[in-house]
Amino acid sequence: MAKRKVGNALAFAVLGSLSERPMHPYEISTMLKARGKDVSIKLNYGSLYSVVSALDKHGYVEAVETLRDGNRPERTVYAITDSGRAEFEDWLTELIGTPEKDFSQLEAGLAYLPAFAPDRVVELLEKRAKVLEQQIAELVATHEALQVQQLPRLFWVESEFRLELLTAELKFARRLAAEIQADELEGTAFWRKGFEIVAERGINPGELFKDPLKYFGEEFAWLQHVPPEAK
Amino acid sequence: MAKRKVGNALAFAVLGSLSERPMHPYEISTMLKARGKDVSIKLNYGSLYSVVSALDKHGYVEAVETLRDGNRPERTVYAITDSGRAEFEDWLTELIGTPEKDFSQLEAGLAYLPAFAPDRVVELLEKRAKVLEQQIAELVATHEALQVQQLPRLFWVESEFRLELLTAELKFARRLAAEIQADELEGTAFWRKGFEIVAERGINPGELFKDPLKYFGEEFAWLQHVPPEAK
DNA sequence: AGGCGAATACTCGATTTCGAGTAATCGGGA
DNA sequence: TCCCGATTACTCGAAATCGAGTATTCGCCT
Repeated sequence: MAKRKVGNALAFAVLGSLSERPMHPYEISTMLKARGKDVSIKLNYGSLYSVVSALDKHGYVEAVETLRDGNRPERTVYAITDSGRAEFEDWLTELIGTPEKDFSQLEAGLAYLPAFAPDRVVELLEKRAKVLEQQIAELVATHEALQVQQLPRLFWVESEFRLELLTAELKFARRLAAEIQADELEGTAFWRKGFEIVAERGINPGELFKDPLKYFGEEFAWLQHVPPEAK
Repeated sequence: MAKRKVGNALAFAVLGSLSERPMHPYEISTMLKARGKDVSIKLNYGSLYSVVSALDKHGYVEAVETLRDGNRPERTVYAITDSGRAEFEDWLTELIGTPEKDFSQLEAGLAYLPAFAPDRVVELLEKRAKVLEQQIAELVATHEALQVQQLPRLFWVESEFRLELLTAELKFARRLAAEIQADELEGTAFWRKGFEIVAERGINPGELFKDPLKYFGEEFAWLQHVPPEAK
C-alpha cells in the first residue's frame, strides 16, 4: 500500500464531505460536528486548513470561488476533483477492508503494569471500569435518542462499533483486576513478593533481578529460564 | 489533566526503560524490541532521539556519560531523575486509571459507509474479517509459545488486551456484514434503493436528497423527519 | 438602542513527528 | 584473510500537527 500523499484522517473526512457538494473549510467543520463525525475523526482547525491546502496542492480538491460578505474573512469554497473522488474511494476501501494497527493508550500502560504494586493496579483498573461504565451508559442513551428520532442505524454504525470496543475494554479491565486480586494472573505471586521485599529492605527494584536466587529463593524457578532481555 | 510537557507515548516508554537502569537511546530501542513493547508503543528513531532530548530539556532525564568506542558514534547514556520518576508514575496512573478516547481507522471508515453500495461494503467487511482471523490466530500462537517458555502472563497482558480488541472487531465486522446482507440494519433498504436509482438514472448521488419524495416516494417517510444537517 | 456572549471564519508559528540516510564496526563464511 | 551483509548508533530537514489567537458579525435580552 503506497503511502497516501495526504494521510491525516481529517483529509479523508474532507474528501467525504466535498463528495456531497462544494463547501468552504469552516462549513465542513460545522457539518462534521452536526453529524457527530468529529467523535470518530479528530477535528482541529489548524489541521483542517493545512489539510485542505495539501489536498489542493495534490489536485484532489480545487477552489471554485471566493466569497466576501462585508468585512468578514473570505470564504474559499472547494470542490472535489475526479482524482479526489478516486482517492476517497480507494481510501474508504482500505479503511474498511484492511485492518491497520491502532495504538491504544491502555495498551501502552499495560506494557508497564509491573512498575506498580498489584494492589495499586487493581485500584486503578477499577476506577477505569467505573468511568467506562458511565461512558457506555451515555453512548447507549445517545443511541436510544437517535432511535426515537427515527434516524436509521446505518448512519451511526461507527458509534455502535465504539460501543463494542468500550464494552470489550470494560470486560477486560474487570477481569484483569479480579485475576490480579485473586492471584490468578500467572506471575502475580512473584510480583507481590518483589514489592514486599523492596518495601521491607528499602532496596531499588532493579536490584531484585541482579541476584534473584538471593531474594526469591527456589520458589520462582522459572526466573532462571527467562531470557535476560525479557524483564 | 494538565497537558504533559512531553506527550509522545514513546517518551513514556523511555521513562519506563530508564527507571530500570541508565541506558543510551539506541539501547532503549533494542530493549523495547526484545521485549515486544514496540508492538504496543510506536517506536521510530527520529522520534526516539527528539523525545529523549525533550525529556532532558525538562529535567526528566539527564546525560550521565558519553562513551566513544574508536570511531563509532558517541553513545550518550541517560539516567532518569526524581522528577522523571514522578512523571512516569503519574503518567502510568493516568494511562491505567483514566480511559482516553483513541481514534481507530475502522471507526473513521464506518462513518462514511453509505458512500459505497451495500454489496461492496459486505465484501470489504468479509475481507477484513478474514485478515483479522489470521492476525488473531498468530497472536494466539505467540501466546502459546510464551506459555511454553514459562514467561508468566503478567509480562504480556498488553498483548492479551490486543487480542480482546481484535476479537471484538472481528465479531463486529462479521455481524455488520451479515446484517447488511439480510437487510436487517435499519436504513439498508433505503440505501440499496438509492444506489439502484443512481445506477438506473445515471444521476449524482447528491441529487437524491434534494427531492427525496420524487425519487423514493412515501416508502421512506422517516426521511422527512431527519434534520437536514444529518445526512 | 445598545451591550455582550456566541458563532463565524480563518491565521500563525512553535513544536512534533517522521523515516530515509549515513557511517562505522562486527562476524561468519569462502 | 578479506569480503559482505547485518548491526550499531545516530542525524537531518521536510512535513505534519496543534491550538491559542484574531477580527468580525449575529442575535437576543434588557
